[in-house]
Amino acid sequence: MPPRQQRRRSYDQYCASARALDAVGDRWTLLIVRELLGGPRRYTDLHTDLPGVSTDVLAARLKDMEAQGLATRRRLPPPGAATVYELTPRGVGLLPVLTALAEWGAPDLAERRPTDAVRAHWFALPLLCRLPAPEIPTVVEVVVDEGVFHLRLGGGGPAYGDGPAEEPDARLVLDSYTCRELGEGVLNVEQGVTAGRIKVLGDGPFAAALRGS
Amino acid sequence: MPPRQQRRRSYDQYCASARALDAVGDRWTLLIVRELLGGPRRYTDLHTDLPGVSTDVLAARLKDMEAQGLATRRRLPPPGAATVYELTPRGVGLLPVLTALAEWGAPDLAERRPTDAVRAHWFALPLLCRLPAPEIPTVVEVVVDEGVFHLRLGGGGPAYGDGPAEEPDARLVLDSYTCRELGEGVLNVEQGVTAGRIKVLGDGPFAAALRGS
DNA sequence: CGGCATCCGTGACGATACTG
DNA sequence: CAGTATCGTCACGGATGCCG
Repeated sequence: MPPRQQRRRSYDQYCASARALDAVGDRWTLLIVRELLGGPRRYTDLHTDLPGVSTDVLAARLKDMEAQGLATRRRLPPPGAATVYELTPRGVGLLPVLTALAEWGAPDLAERRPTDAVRAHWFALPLLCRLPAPEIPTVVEVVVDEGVFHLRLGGGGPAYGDGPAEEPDARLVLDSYTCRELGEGVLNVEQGVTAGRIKVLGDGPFAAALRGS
Repeated sequence: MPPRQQRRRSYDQYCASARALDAVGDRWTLLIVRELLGGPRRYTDLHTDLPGVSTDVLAARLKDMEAQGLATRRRLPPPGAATVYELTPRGVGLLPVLTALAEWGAPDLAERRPTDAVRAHWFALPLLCRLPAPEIPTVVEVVVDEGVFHLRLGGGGPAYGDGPAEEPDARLVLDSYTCRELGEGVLNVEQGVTAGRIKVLGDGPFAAALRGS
């Protein structure tokens, strides 16, 4: 048997960016991080939300990420016993990398190819750097055609989550086209509200701040 | 003959980060961007400052980047006629991605392997997000053991450059160990100056601001 | 000599099948 | 559900050759 699956060759450069790419530059790794930024996930969930990744590559990446301290595997207690993968603080620290990538790549969403897969929570990252920063931890639920997700602004831990939130401070209802323009920065929430393309629900101060600044 | 070198398979996801990784997720691409962020470079310079990249991969990446509008090739007028590669504004827009990667990867520089290549301007990216933002375009020259580079803060165009600056507003002299700690954020300029590990030269307002805030 | 193109060996990747 | 096993293909790294 081969002693150990040889990791991809390092760049061998004394450079912070090159070191980062040594760790997360492999294909699929940053997209796995994107999924786990939404909270703990099971292997099968990761596999269904990352269409195109093969099972062995997903397993290898998760093993690498565990060995590098980016993620941990944890076995949930019964009932519903399952093993879930979760980001460590070091893994959560990749959030700025993914938001920077999302901000740069947002214009490319203008072209929507028929082969593209879509998940609602994929819209979360571009939004994270566009919404105003609250003074206290705030949860915003976002409802688009493709589904529901929620953003956790101004707090630690996971930055967003799939599905509805328990007690959101505000709720945004919009279509995915508007959501994309929001993430691209060509539209802000206030403009979308006055144009009738965004509904802001909720009566807290953050909802009011979103409606009109 | 094959009609065209098949690009790496797209992730085919309607997600801004995935789109970005479709464009710059290939091996070496972001490191080529890192080099070009320092200004126009010739093919041979890129090849020597990216040890390990093979000639054909470098040529293919540059062609891809040109096709995607990230870089352009330009022929310098004689004398010294040479073709140089230069980032487009879209390519320069990747600076936040690289600074985020550098910030995340900076702790990994604690281990300095004997196989690591070093270039002075590789220290520029971690520094860019740590130095105080000036109110007007400012050039800071940095002198470390391995060489000299300069940072262009608060302006457009390339973010840094290899070699000395023409008329720097301030000049930092330090060793690479201190430079790393500066980029990692465990040390700021003022602390380094009082500890005698950083010399700040220059008499402009920004040099004064660096010495003590 | 700079700027690639070609060839080749290795290994990473993608798809499918299969197992505890 | 959570992977492992197998296999074909292609991308990558290294060396060399070509051509202005």
